[in-house]
Amino acid sequence: MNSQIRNKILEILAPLGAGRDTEFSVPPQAALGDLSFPCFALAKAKAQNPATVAKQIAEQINKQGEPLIASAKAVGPYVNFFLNSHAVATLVSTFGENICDPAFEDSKEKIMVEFAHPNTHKAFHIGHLRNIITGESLVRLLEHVGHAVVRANYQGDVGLHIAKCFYGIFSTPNYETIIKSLTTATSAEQAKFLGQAYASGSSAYEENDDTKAKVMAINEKIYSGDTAITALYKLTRSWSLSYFENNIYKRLSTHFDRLYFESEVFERGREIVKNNMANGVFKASDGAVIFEGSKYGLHERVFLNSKDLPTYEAKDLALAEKQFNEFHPARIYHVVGKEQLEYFKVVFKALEFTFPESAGREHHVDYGWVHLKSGKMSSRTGQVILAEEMIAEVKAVVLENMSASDVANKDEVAERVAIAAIKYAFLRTSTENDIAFDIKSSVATSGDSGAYLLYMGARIKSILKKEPGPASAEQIPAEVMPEEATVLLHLDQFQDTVSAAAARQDPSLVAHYLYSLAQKFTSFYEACPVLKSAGATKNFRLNLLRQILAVAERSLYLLGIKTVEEM
RNA sequence: GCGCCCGUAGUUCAACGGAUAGAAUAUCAGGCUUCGAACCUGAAGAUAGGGGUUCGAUUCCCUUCGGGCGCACCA
Repeated sequence: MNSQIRNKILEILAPLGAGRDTEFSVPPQAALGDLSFPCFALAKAKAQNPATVAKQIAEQINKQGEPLIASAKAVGPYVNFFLNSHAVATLVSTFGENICDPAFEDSKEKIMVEFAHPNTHKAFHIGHLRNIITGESLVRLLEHVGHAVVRANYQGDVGLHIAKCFYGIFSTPNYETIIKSLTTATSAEQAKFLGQAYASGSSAYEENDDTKAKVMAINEKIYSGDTAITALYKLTRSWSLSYFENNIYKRLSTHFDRLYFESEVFERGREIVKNNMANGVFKASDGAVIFEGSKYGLHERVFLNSKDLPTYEAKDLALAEKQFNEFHPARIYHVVGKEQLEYFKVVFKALEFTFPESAGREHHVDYGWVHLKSGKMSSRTGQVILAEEMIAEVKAVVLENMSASDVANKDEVAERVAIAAIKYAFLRTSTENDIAFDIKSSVATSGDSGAYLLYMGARIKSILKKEPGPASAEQIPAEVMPEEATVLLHLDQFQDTVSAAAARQDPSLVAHYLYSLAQKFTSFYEACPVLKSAGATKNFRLNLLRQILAVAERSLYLLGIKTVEEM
C-alpha cells in the first residue's frame, strides 16, 4: 500500500497539471508546512517561472477549499500545504493494522541473496558482522516487497587460508594432545584455537620463502585430499561450522537455505576454465591461466594458478552455474565488501562466456569497511575485534544501564538490547560508506541508537498493558493535535520507504525512517496524555499507539532486530 | 604508474541538482510526587582549497591537497 496522503494530493493536483510521477517533499522546517510540492518540473512543462506556477496553484487550491488542505502557501518555487489534522487522521488511521503488511508488488521475482560467507578456520570478526547484518536485512526487505528469497552462504573451506591455519597448528608444541582435549571443549574455545593458529600461520607465510613454501605444500595436500590430513581437516572444519551456527547465526537471528562450499565447486571450476581455453575465453600466460579483462576495460585475472589449482575466480564460475541450476533465481545479490568491486566485474564478464544465462543477473551488493582508528579489520594481522568480543562489551554496558532495573529476564533483555544496538549502529550508515569504529563509543545506547528504538516500544507496550482500549478507533475526535497528525503523516510513508530501501539495497533508509518515527512518537507522547484523556480522544490515541507500535516493530524486523517487552 | 571510491559541526552519521545544510553525541543552561528520565526543552557548533556548468551545487565537471581500495597465480 502506498501513501494515502500522497495519492489524495495527487488527485487534487492532477487537474492543475501534475502528473502521476509528481514528487513531494517535506519542508525543512515544520513551520513552513506539513508537505510540499516543488514546482520545477511543472513549470518547465508549462515554460513558466516556478514561483509563478507555485503561486497560481496555491491560490487555486485555497479557492477550491479542499477538506484535506487547511491552507496552501507558495514559498518561492514551492507550494507548501498545511494539512487539516482531522482530515489526515481520518484518511490515515483508517488503514489500521494493515499499515505494515508486506506489500506485494506486481514484479515478483525469486532472488538469491548470498551473504555472511565466513571462511572456516578463520576468526569471525566485526567486518563479517557488518556483512551478515546487512545481508539479513536485505533479505527481509526483499521479502517484504514481495520477492521470494533464497538465502545462500558461500564458505571457503579449501585454499591457502586453511593451509596457513594448519601450518599454525603443526607449529604448536604438542598440538595432537591439544586437539584431542579440544574435542570436548566449547565451540568458542575450538574457534579461538583455530583463529590463533591461522594468525600465526599467516605471519609465518609472510616471514620468508622457506615457510611460504611449506604452507604452499600443505595447500596442495588439501586440494588433493591427502589422507595424512583428512581427519584433522574434517574435524577442524566441523568445529568452525558449528561455531558459526551456534555462536553467530542463531545469536544474530539469521539462517540459510543453502550452504555452499568451495570444496564442492573447485573441481568443476577448473573444468570450466579448461573447457574454455580452446575457444579463447581463457588463455595460458606465464604458466597460469588468465581471463583477459583488459579487452573489456577491466583487468587481467588468474583463474588457474601455475600449480593448476583453481583460484577464487574459477570457483566462482562453478558456483554461479550451480546456483542458477539449483534455484533458477531471476537475480543473485552477492553481499561482499567494496574492495572486490573490480574483481566482480571481471568474474561477471567471464561468466557471460561460460554461462551466458547469467548475463545481467549477477549483482555485487558492496558495503564499506568497518575500520578501527589503528587500521582496518583484518584477521591476518591479528588486529581484529571478534564479533563475540564486541557483543560482550556492548552487553556489559547495557547491563550496567539496567543495574537499577528489576525486569525478570535481565540477561535475555540485555542480550536483545545489545544486539539491537550493534545492528542499528551498523545499519544506520548507508551501505557503501565506511564505518569508523570505536568499540567504546560507536555502539550507543542513548540518542540515535538501537536502545532508543526498543525503548519506544517498551513505553508504548507499558501503556497498552494498562489499558488495551478498543480494537480500532471508531471515531476521530473533533480536535486532532498537530503532534498526532505529524506521526500519522510519517506512518503513511512507511511502505514507500521500504520500497526505496529494497530497490536500492540499502537498509539505512529504514533505519533513518524508524529513528524519525521514534522522535515523532516522543513528541506526541510528551504533548498528548493518553491514559488521562477520555472518550473519543482516548480511543483514538490508544489506536494511534498501536499503529506506531506495529510499524515500529515491522521496521525493526526489517532491520533484523528483536524487540523487548520491558527494559 | 593506471583505475575506482571517499573528504559535511570536536566526534559519528543525514541531505532524488532545490528552501535558512538536518540529527545524535560531547560541551553549556534547564526539566522527574505527572502514561517508563535509556527521555525532553534550549544554547553554541560544519560542506578540505581553487576554478567552472546552472535560475540554483554538499551533490555534476576540472584541478590541488588529504585518505582508502583495486591492478597475475590469496580469498
